[in-house]
Amino acid sequence: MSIVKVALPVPKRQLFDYLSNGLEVPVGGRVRVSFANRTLVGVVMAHTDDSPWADKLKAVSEVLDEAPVLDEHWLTLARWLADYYLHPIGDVIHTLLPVALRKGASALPQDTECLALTPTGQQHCQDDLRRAPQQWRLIARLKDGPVALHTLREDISSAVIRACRDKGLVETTLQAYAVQSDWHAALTISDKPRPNTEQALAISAITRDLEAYTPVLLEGVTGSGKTEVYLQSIEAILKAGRQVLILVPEIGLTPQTVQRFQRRFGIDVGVLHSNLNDNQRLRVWQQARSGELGIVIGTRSAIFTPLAKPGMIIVDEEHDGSFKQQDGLRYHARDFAVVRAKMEGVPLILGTATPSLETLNNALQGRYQHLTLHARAGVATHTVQQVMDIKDQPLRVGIAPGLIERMRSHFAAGQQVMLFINRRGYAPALLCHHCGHIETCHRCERPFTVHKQLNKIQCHHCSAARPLPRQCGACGNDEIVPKGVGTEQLDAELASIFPHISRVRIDSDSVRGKSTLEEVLAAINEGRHQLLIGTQILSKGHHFPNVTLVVIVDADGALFSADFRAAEHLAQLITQLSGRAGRADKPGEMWLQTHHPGHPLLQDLLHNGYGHFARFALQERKAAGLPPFQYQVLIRAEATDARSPFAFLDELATLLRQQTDFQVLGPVPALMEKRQGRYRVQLLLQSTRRGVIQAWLATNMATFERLPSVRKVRWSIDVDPQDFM
DNA sequence: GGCATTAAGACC
DNA sequence: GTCTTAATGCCC
Repeated sequence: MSIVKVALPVPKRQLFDYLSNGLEVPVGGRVRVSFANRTLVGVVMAHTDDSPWADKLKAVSEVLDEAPVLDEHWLTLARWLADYYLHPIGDVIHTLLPVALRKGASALPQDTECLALTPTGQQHCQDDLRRAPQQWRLIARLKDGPVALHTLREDISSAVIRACRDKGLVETTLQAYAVQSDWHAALTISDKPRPNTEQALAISAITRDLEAYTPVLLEGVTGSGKTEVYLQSIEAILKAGRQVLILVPEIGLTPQTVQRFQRRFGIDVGVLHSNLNDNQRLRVWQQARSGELGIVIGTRSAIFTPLAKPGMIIVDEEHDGSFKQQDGLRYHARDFAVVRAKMEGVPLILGTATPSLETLNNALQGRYQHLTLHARAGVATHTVQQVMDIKDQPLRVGIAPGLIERMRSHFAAGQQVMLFINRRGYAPALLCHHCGHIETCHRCERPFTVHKQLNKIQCHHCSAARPLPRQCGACGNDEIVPKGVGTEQLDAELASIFPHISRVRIDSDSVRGKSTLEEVLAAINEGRHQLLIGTQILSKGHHFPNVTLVVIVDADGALFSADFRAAEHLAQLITQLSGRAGRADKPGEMWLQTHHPGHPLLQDLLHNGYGHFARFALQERKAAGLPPFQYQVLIRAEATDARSPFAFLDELATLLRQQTDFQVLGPVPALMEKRQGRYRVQLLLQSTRRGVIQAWLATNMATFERLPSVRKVRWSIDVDPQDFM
């Protein structure tokens, strides 16, 4: 009997057998099968002759691929992901494929819709369209032949296209699939600066052997020329006819970043970001896989892009938290990049000014080569970091009087000031001055955030919102006051302190969509705003050369957090922010407001820099028995009632405590005990040997799934958890 | 995960 | 007794 074992997108840790009935079904190819009264798309993992289900086997209903969509290499990677992250194989396969392929779309290159000139259009010259320059721009673009509609859409509005079509100047045609397939021949290197000694050293270390796994931690502050090292290393790979995959944090994928690569090499760059549609993603996937793209750049999930001739992987801002997937297959794109580079035998660059302690430790242990770039002379000088003791100070919107004065003098000198506060909205709570009641979201048991402009209160953990109350919800008193400070309030209050200064607020409320952020950033660097007030967004990838004063309004929160990584993240934030400001002729200053000016962590960071701080923090982690010296696996469970998650995890803990190879801590409530109406509990497993935990869980998974208490909860396994929220 | 079957409330 | 909703079980 010819039977196929199929991975299906169901949360079951098994494959399902189907009869192939003589159909030609390659391993790694997709099939459509009927499963529990519906049709699903699955991937064939293996062929076999017999099955324990022999009597009730169904037949494959349709073969979707003649050739595999996942080759042996990718099936191996899929199995690695399933084993390492203890995640069902069917769901792993599902996440590896572009959405269009999950839905059953053809994996073969499709004809692309193009726009071509009609004979009338051919006749038209610039004079005929004197009054319609945009339409002329389109006609000019098409003079050399048809151009794909999706490419045109990037810089020509649909109204212009429609107008030309209505005039009979252009028409849509179907063109056979053909991209710049020979990018290797088109490769041209333009405006290459001469690398300094450190850069040259780094480039040669990275490209010493193009066919070997060469992992490198490239540690370089802003202005040290890290990107130039990327570019010249990429050059060597491209010249050898191999492809490069670049991962960047969610916020770092700007048109400027992409253009920089495009300009240097004169070839198309495949871009994968969050607002592409399914077909656009599929196209990049196909082009990368067939080798038609020399460079692919994208966010987290881009690490799953197959390459015909893999040449190098770069993870930029390696420390960034957005590389960790927080649901489903909880992979870390940086960690998977390491595994992939090793398996494909290619160089790997992990670049950052502030390495994560995990990566730094790997470098110190000699698992990665550690290359450091110092700031180039005359490019960027060190921002002076200082602590502002705010104990007993009369604060105005949380800012010390001394800093208000410093702001004034920077404004007077015609320079820009940046205020960083990690809270959006007007205030993080609404308090009744009469009875002390705080308006709280019942689904998350956390205070509502006040949004004054929008005239509402909103929960930042579940986005539930209500109109701004006029009276206390408990006692009815109308003296209710916002408590604490958020970006909106800072903005409003600073308007009265500095009425003649142009302010701009940068948080996810004020900058809707990507283009607005780009516009705001451009306006800032054109000097149209003097005061920048914002959240995390400010620390990610954007440089503000005219900002000479940076104030971190509240540095205390992270110093005493329950999350052991909070200090590391604060240090990264401080270092990143100070790298974003100032330039050679206008050095910047940074102030950290705190009630604990003598805190050893702050003192170490400020006096000795991130590198010293990180090594000290590593020692602390070692002493405390924390990652990266101990490996962790977190088992989470949640339910609408408070008891079920505990009941389940208690049973699990009892089972797990039968062994002595690793520690079992908990169960304890999550840092946010209730979220979106669900009670959340977790069980932490810890060991110096990660494999021991993974192996034990893998062999006992079936037992866990048979526990009666499992039925009442939603649960998941998080290998190498990044946060305990 | 999603659907169908079954058990259990709610109402007359 | 019926109609609706929540809990449970199973997919090759």
